[in-house]
Amino acid sequence: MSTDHAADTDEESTPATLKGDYDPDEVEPKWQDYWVEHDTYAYEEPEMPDADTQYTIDTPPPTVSGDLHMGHLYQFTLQDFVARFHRMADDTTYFPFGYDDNGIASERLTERELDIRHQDYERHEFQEKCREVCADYEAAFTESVQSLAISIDWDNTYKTIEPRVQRLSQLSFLDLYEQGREYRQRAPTIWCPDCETAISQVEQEDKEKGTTFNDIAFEVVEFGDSEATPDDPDAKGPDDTPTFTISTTRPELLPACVSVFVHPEDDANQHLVGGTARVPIFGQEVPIIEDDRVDLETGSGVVMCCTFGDQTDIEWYQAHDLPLRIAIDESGTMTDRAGEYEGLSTEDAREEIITDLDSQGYLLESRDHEHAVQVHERCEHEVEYLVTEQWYIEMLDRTDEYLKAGREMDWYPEKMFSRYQHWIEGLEWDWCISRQRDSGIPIPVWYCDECGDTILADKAELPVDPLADDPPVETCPECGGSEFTPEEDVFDTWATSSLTPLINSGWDYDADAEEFTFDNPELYPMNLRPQGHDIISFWLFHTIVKCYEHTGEVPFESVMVNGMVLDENREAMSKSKGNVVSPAEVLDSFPVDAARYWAAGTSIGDDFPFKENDLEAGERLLQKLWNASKLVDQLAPETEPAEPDELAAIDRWLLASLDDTIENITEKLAAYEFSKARDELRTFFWSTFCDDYLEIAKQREDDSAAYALSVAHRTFLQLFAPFLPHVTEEIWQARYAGNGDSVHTTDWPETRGYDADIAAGEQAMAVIGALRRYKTENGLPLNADLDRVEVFADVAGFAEAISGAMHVADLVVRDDAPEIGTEIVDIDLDYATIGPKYGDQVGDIEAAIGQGDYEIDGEQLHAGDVTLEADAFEVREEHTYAGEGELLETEGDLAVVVGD
RNA sequence: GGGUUGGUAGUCUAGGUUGGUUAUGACACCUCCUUGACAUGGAGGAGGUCGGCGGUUCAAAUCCGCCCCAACCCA
Repeated sequence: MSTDHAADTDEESTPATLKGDYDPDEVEPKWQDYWVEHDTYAYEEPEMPDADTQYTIDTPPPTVSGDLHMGHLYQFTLQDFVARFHRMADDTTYFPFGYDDNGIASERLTERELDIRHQDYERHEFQEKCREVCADYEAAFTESVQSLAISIDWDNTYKTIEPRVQRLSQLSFLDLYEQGREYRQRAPTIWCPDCETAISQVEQEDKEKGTTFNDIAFEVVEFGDSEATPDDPDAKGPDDTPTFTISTTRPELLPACVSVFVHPEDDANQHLVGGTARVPIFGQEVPIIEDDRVDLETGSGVVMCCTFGDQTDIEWYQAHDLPLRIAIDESGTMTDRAGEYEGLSTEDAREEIITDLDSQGYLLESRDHEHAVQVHERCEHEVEYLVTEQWYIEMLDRTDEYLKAGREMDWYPEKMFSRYQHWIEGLEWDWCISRQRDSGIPIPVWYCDECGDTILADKAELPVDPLADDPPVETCPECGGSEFTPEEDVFDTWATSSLTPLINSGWDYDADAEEFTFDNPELYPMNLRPQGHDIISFWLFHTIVKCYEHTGEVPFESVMVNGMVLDENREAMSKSKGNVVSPAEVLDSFPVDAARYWAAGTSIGDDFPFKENDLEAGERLLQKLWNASKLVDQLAPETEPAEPDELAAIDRWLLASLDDTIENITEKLAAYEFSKARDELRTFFWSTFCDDYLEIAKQREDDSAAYALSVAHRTFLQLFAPFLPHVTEEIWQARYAGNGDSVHTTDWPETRGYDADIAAGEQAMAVIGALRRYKTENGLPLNADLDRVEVFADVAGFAEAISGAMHVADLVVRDDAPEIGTEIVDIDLDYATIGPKYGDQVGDIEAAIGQGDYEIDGEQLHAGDVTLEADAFEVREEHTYAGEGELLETEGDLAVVVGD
């Protein structure tokens, strides 16, 4: 996709001209290189920091896990519309870029790319390999992003694994710890046995999986109700004891079974409650307890609780103070709890246990079953719930504050706030931030071997690696012990990527002043956070939490939420469906500007289908813009003409309409309404400027027209610049930029305050429309000469415009009424007026008119029992013309007569 | 199961918060036209009653209720 243009210097590359056809293949790479080389997008650090004159964007750094996809192209392009618009409209724009390369995703990428396993390497060796693989991907990614003309300030980039960011992550940890917002706890955690690390709630996802549902007989040791007898005397175990049935998909958890639960409303099994049961094969005796969390819909209604099979097990374990029986270890292998099954994987153990249950008579039935299991989103392995020691950030106690913080931001679209709200309202766990991985940012603590006290790193020394560096103290401040154990765990990716507003604005700790500072305080809080709607719940949420806790401020003024890119049939793109479209393919056939035109067709927040139609429409717009520019250049070669003393009516009309357009486009871009801005601009340019105005202007040759043409054309290039950066730059450089200044650093157009007789202009356009229709209907070319046209309407100063554009030799504007006969064909009622006034009489009025049972008396209309005033109805008439020539009907009260 | 969003001509889409009667535009389709740049152009035309049912109202794509379908988020 991206080729090396470094060899092209300014001198060698083709200078911008307005000759021939527009060739995006040649033009686009030329300007991409130019912009990067000339630092066109550099943030101009102000001497007097002022948050009001700069626009700052906090770009979520993409995970380094592979190639650029359409989602990237789409998201980056939307961000770029905002960046380019504000770079022109405000003083300067801060548009940085980062790579998220410290997470499990990049480790997985490295393993895939090099075909290795992280377990086979020393931590530092593996980290090195990750850095190398990521560096290659990042270089390619940068080139791709530059080839999309994303106006990032390439002097302001970062990697989440770089020392500066490591320092910041560790500072963040220390700050929250000192604020009492963090704790370390041994508790059940969500665990990926494949990655061998704890993961957080948000990193797991549902996956439908085929499995078997096994009905297993549990022997009753003691009934809760001593009077009770088995309901089903045939339900007997191998030793002829009474039994009940447990249905489970995971018999390998039998050794971890600590109790059995019955629903309080489950009458059929009430006699069991309070008794005990024996777990088959493993033999442990477990209590039978009542709890309303039992799902009566599936299975037998009696469930076993194991430590731990799912989150309900954890809840029961905590609520009923149950013992802990660990049967599965950190790698997903059975422990000695599992007796003869020790050392088997959970899958193998499951198979063998089912076989043994069957041979011992405990397996009643085994049937195929589809159900949703929780898997780790990065590797798709089923998660386990293990009791491990982890670091947590406390969140549940402050959800109200975080909700309030979210409310302080402007959400585009507004409806996306509810996702944030619902996520917070449904929060059940504090945030587990420690991970047992090789390639992350180390948690900067040591533990005293003597008393277990936590020793924090010194803020001035950060970043530190406890495995390599010594703790900041010789002896433990608590107990005086001198032996320490380094923390081996690293941070969750999100613990770092939730700090991007702080990374971007240079947050740091000043050891001398003993306070946190910003290198660029004017950047924080940032103006905009662009964000996919799929990650509002974790990335955005975590960022708000972190930044809010560190600074007491909400990190963003606004959030712009984008949807997902779908295929042409509005289905999600996926490799398995084979419907993935890559940016490389698209840009092989279309200019980058055309792809940007497509992206601008989005309504922010909605999912967005790939549409080849829009790319083609975009390509045609580029050509149109180019061709119109050539014509303007012919008609108005002077690029900065002085404004004539008197502007022709038609020119004033164009510039007044342009004022309206500037105002509307500015409003819409400021509100992230890209699609509306794009379509209105395109329509005004194409229909009004090219089809109407240019056709008139090219029949004229005067200063007034030349002035209007030049001003309008210059304005169009600027208004189109955020959407179509290449073609506008090519034309701008060819025509307006004497000193090579980019169109992208010019000031956004402002309205010029032109007044025009809008009504007369519309009348004139209607006359032209009527004459075009006349020519079309009579098979005449549009430039066919007309001898004589009479216009019965007020077209003020537009007569010349009409006769010029329509090639009328003799145009007569008359203020008298034409010699016409009039016949009333219908009465149009103004319902907005008569509705509220006459209510259910409206039906009678309509009926009377329908039957012709009405009378027009001067200004009034009598229909049925009602008299309507002039403002309540309109008479539709048909005209017959008695004079010379042919009468053309047009809208309203205007008439045009074409002579022979 | 809960929540969110959407369902408008062949396809995509505007409008919907302020209910008012020829429902916007684009692509595709049909007819005609080489206009001082553009046939990747221009002029014109045909095509929908706004997911379904019911309600409120003189009047509903627009408000209310129920249902159906789809996507996403959370269980």
